[in-house]
Amino acid sequence: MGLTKTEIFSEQQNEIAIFAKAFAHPARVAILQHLFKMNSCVCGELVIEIGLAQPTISQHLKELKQLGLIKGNIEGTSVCYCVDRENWNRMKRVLNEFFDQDLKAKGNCC
Amino acid sequence: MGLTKTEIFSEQQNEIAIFAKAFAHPARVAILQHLFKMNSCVCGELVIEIGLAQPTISQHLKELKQLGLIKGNIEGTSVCYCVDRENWNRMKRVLNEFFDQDLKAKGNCC
DNA sequence: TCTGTATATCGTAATATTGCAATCAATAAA
DNA sequence: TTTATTGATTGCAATATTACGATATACAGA
Repeated sequence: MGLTKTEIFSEQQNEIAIFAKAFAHPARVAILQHLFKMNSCVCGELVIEIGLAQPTISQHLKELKQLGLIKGNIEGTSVCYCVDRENWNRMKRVLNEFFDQDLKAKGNCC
Repeated sequence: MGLTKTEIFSEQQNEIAIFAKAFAHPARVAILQHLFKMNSCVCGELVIEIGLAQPTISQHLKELKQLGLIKGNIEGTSVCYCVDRENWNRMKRVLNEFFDQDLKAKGNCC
C-alpha cells in the first residue's frame, strides 16, 4: 500500500492534510522562514543558508510552488522566490479554523 | 537516502515539522475532528466512522498519542481517546507563531 | 560564438509512510 | 473456565519522500 485513501475523506480534510504536508519537513520550514526574513531570495542563497544540495533545495521549492505558497520570478540567470501572500493567508484561514475546533468543543472526559 | 537531516535544522524548525506531520494525513485530521465533535471516542467508533481497517486506525492513534496530542483511558475492554487540550494549545502556539511571520515581514518583491 | 553561472530535471538509492491480514493480549460475560 | 469483544502488535507489500550526483537548460558577458 503506502497509498493514502483520499477518496474516503472530505475535501476539507484533504486540503488540511495537503497544507500541513508543506510544513512537515524542516527544510521547507527553513526555506519559508528565510523567504520571509529576506523578503525574497534566490535559490543559491538558500543552498548556502540551509546546507542541503542544490537539487534538494530546488525540489523543496518546487513542492512549495506547486502548492501555491511561493512564486518565482526569473531575474537574469537566477530566480527570485517569494511567498505568495494571498495563498499564505488562505492557508492560515484553513488551518486556523481546524486548530480552533477546541474553542467550540466542550470539556474533556479524560 | 530518504532520511531527513534533522541535525542541520534548529529545534524550533524540527518541532514545527513534527507538529505539522500530525495533520499531514487526512485520517488523522478526521480522527481529531471526530474526537472534538464527540468529545471522546472509543477506537471502534472511529473505525466505523472513518472507514479504514482497525489496525490502520490504531496506528494513526498511536502516532497522535506519541506526539502528545491525544490521550487514551482504558474503560473496560475499550479505550476512550480524547484530545490533550494542554498540548493542543502548545501546538497552536508554536504553529501560529510560524504562520504569523507574514505580519512582521515587509511587502513582497514579486 | 564560447564560457561561466544559476537553476531545473533525471535517475537512482535509501528510508518513511500507509494499509491491512493475521495474530496476540486483556477483559467482560456466560 | 470458556467464549466473545475490543484494541494493540506483528509482518509484509506497495507507494511516497528525501537526498544527491550527473546532466540539461537558459541566460549573461567576454
